[in-house]
Amino acid sequence: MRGQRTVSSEELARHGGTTSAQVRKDLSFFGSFGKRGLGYTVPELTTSLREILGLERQWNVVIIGAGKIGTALAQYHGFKSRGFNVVAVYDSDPHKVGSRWEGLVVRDFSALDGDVRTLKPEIAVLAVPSDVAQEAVDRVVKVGIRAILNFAPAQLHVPSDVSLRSVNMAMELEGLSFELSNRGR
Amino acid sequence: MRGQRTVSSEELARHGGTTSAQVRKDLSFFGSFGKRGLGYTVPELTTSLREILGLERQWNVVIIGAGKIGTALAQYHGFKSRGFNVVAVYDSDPHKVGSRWEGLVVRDFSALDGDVRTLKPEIAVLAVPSDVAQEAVDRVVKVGIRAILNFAPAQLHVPSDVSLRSVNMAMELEGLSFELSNRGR
DNA sequence: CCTACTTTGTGAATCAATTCACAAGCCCGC
DNA sequence: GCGGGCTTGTGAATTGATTCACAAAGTAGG
Repeated sequence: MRGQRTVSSEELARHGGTTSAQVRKDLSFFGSFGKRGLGYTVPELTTSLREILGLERQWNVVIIGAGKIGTALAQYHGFKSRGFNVVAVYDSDPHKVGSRWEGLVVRDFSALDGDVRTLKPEIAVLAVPSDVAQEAVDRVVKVGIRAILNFAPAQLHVPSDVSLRSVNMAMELEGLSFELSNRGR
Repeated sequence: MRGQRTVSSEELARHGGTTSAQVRKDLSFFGSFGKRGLGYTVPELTTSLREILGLERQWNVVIIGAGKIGTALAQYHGFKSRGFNVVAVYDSDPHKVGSRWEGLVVRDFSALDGDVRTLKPEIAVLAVPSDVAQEAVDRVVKVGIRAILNFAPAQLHVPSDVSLRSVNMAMELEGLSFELSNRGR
């Protein structure tokens, strides 16, 4: 795979912890860009996948909530390098508004409304306390953002034309806790 | 549900964004603690679930990696309140070792080996750069920890008797990116 | 160009999850 | 203590995902 020009579904499967049949089914869903007897040519595959995943273009991301997690995310370099530009961080706590990190100033949440025209954010990352999460998500939806990544441990409701994904750390831990308690049953 | 003593599968479903049949199937998997014609009595249900999920007891958690995410997690209050005690934070960067947060001192990763006897950690949270993640996970497994929550964007391999869950923020964003690109198809 | 060897792409088969649908059980008012 | 109205628990049906398995297509080496 490294230095090779071609990769088989078998190799991809081993790497990704899945099966070769799974890899082939998944890829064939988007088209058939492998060569029989040879495998998939790496550069072709990566560009095709980048196109499919929408990673060819840049996305503007706003982070809502300048607490621990919000600021960690704002500084997370993995985003920038993958085409996700954090264009603003918001908080409604006046103590936090105005502070700076790496070129970003924390803005008052109420400014989002007006900022949308200039910043054109496509994705919002929600890192607010769970008791205000629904309120925040409603605001974000109202200004026209159609994709939300939520870190609050809350069940949020959005219109069907909005994509919502939730990362719930406490729930992941509870899943582990369940597995530890019920090992071998 | 609030103030009520009883709750129906229908209500639970609406809250959790699922269906009543789903709720009943899930719950009945663990036993039958609902009453027909009435629903589930709330205190009974919560204690039963807490038992099943292993939340009756406390779990000791170690955090590996004192970077942005690691420190955010170490200070995250949602853990303590749900029975997950962060008992130590480790890093292998000598500059970080020794610094303090809220009663926790960052310890050298190599100390984990000896600490296990006294701290008895059951769960490890991995917040290290992805290029050292497999190495770190191997160490954690070797000292006898059997449950790992991974935040590194890497495909990790563990023995089958170890529970591993991964939270991959970049991948969540890529999922959103895919949905935005392929809206309405 | 022909034979031996790979590896894809994909129907068919299998396995798993979700939904349907309804008998059985329980509450409540009369 | 009986009838009407709910709601659970669970087989059966359906829908969805994964795996199997193999023809088709390509490579490689003479």
